[in-house]
This record gives sequence, structure tokens and C-alpha cells, in this order.
Amino acid sequence: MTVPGLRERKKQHTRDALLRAALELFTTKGYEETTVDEIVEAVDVSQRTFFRHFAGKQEAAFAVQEMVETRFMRALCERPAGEAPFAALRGAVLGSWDAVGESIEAVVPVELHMRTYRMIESTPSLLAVHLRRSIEMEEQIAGVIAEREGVDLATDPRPRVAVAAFSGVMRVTGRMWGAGEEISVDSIRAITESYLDHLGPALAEDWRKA
Amino acid sequence: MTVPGLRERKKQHTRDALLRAALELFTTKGYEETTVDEIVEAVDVSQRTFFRHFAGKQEAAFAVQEMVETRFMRALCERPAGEAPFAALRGAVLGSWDAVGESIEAVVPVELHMRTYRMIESTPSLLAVHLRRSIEMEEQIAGVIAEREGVDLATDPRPRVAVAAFSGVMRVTGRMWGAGEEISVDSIRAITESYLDHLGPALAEDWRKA
DNA sequence: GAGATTAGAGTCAGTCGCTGACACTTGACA
DNA sequence: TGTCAAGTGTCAGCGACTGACTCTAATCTC
Repeated sequence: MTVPGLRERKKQHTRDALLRAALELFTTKGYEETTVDEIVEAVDVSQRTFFRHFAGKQEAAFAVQEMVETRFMRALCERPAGEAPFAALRGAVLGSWDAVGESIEAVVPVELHMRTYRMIESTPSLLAVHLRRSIEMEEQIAGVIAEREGVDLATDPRPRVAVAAFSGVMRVTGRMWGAGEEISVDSIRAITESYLDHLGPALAEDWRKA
Repeated sequence: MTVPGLRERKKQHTRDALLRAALELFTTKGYEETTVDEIVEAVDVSQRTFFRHFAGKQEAAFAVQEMVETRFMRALCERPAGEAPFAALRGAVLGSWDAVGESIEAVVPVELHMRTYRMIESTPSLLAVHLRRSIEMEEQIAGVIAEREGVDLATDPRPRVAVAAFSGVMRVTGRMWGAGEEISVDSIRAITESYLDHLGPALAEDWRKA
């Protein structure tokens, strides 16, 4: 991967600065209490620039989540074709936990992301969007799983069921991460692992054999 | 119940008019495409009046839902104490279906409410709020069930699990109602009943005996 | 029944999120 | 070196929403 040009780097730099400033303000002052003007003032750019990088205030709040989810989806798509659906999901989530840490840190401190997560869950308007994003992602995952297994998503309920169960665990995991005091990425990884182990047996059977 | 005074009746009248106009515009022009100015112009009141009756555009979109939910919660609380949790939920939802029809019709045509439901599910920003409202209501229901059964919501997962399953059925039912062409209240009642019958056996056991 | 009270509605000015149009600056590239 | 275009700034404006004030008319009190 070649180093992008100066222009591109500058652009990325202002975007990162805006994102950090936004999340910092959101998590300290509160989301609703933070105005876009305050964010751009902290970075010393025009308001118009903010809206060129982010479709809206909300998008800034979910920018890191977006990164994490993208990374997870990529990891899922790269799982070996032979793996059973649940094993693939498990492998993708555990595999991406590691990479996520560094990946986030390159843009914002992980600790800031933790605070952001907590903020999203405690801000009604953001919680609403978060839930919608969740079910949209479940639908995407179900699509991938259905394709992997060669089943028809329209008639076979198993992909959606498996994903719903899996997402439930991920949701709980995420909430625990957000709620906990000072949980390391390692410990959340361990919890995720144990929760998924619990859920596994019910879903691990090979659909093509059964 | 005594007839409210003239002032109160006038107030209710403008509120109802605003609600009808809002839902009519939302469902024909689309939610995002409808401005508050258009709504108040249709009723010929000031914009300020709209915001005195509704906290925002969104609240108008969910006003009828709110009525339905309130009615359901009341019905649930009035179920006989001896009933098993699932029977109580079933009784409350089926019992409230009937009353809901008339109750809605007093404010807006039921057909308009159907269209509104469809609109909510197909408008991203409203879908988000809808999902949040749903989980908030699930939490309320779980609280009622836990109290009825005398179990501790903090330690016993059964109320939430039962409610989650129940709500899943209600969600599907609602979606079918919204998606269907011209479904009567009677037919939706029948579907609800059959779906709940399917789910029942797994939840009907008496928790205090088991 | 006349006057005081007060709830509901109107007016106006202003904030905040967000967008379109246009001009400017400065990397990129021939 | 000069052209092109991407990234940014400026400005004007819309739509959701709020606070402060006024006016009108239903209600309450004597």
C-alpha cells in the first residue's frame, strides 16, 4: 500500500482532528449539549468542512463503530469456506478484537472509544440509531452466512436465527464493556470467548449434513 | 367520567386535528418531506401551538402507537393475579386488540394508523426511534411480569426472556399488519392468537412450582 | 353577573443542524 | 509552467425547535 499524497494526508488529518474533538466534547459535555460550532472551533476549521467529512453530528458519533464493524465484516468474509457458520462468526469476532485495538488507536485513543460507547448507550437519540444500525448489520451478516452455506435467505430461517443469537451475545458483551470500570481489550476478549462457547453447541452442527 | 369543560374540549380538538393532519401528510408526502409549517397550515394554527401539543415532529408520528401501548400495559396490569405470565401477556394483547380499534378510531381512522405503521417501518429515522421504544416497553413489561411472579428482575432472567420471545411475536405480527394489503382487525387478531399459541407451551409452566 | 384568574393560543426573535452555490487556495499532473 | 481539480471558506437560507412576551377567552370567585 503506497503512501497517499500530501493532499490526501492533510484531508485525513483534519478528519481525524474533527473526530477526536467531537468525541472528546460529546463524552465530556454530552452529545446534545455539544454544538457543531464548538467542534469546528476546537479544530479551527469552518462548519462546512465538518459536514463535508461527516454527513451529520450523528455520523461522527458512530465513526469508530463503523470502523470496527467494517473490520469485522471483512474478517468474516475471509474465514475459510469449510468452517461451520458459528465457528466462522466466532473466529471473525475474536480475530478482529485484536486488530481493532490497533486500528482504533491509530485514530482515537481506545479509552475515548470506550467512553463514546457508553455515551451512545446513554443518549436516547443515539441509542435509537445504534439499535437500527445493529439490525441492519445483522441482516448483512445473515446474508454472508446464507451465501457461505448455500442456503436461501428468503426461505431458510437458520441464518437469521443464528445471527440473532450471535448478535445478542455481542450486544451483551458490548454493554458490559461500556458499563465496566476499566476493562482491558484482553478481558473483553475472554468474556466474549466464554459467552460464545456457551452458545456454540446449539449452532455448531453442519447445516448441509443435517 | 364527567364531561370536560369547553376549554379542555377545544384543546383536544386542535390536538386531534393536528395529529390527523400530520399523519395524513406523513403518509402521503413522506415524513422527512413534510414540514411542521405544512401541518399547522393545514389546521390553521401557529407553529408554536404544534410544539405545545407535541414535543416534536417525531412525537406526532408515534402518538397513536403510544395510545395502543398504554392500553396494552393497562390491560396487562388488570389481568388476574393467578394467571401464569404467558397467559397474562396473551390475555392482555388479545383483550386490548378489540378495544384498540375503537380507541384509535375516536382520534384517527384505523386505516390511517395502518399507513402510519408502514411509514414508520420504512423511514430510517423513525425506525430507529421505534426500535428504542420497543426495548423500553419490553423492559416495562418485564418489570410487571417480575412483580406478578414475585421474582427478582436483577437476578432472574426469566421475565426478560419470556418478554423478549413475546415481543418478537408481537413485532412480527405488527410487521405483517403493516405489510399486508387490507387486513382487518379481526384477521390480525387471529394471526396473533395462532402465533402466540405456537409460542405458549414453552413458557406456560408455573414458575413458582418449577 | 362583574371582575379577577389563568390556560391556551399567537407573535417574534433567536439557536442549532444542515445544504447549496460560489470563490479561493494549493497539491497534482501533463 | 501552466492547467486542473480537490479541499476548504464564506454566505445565504431552510427546517426543527425554544423562550419570552402578549392577547384572548374559559373558568372561578364573590
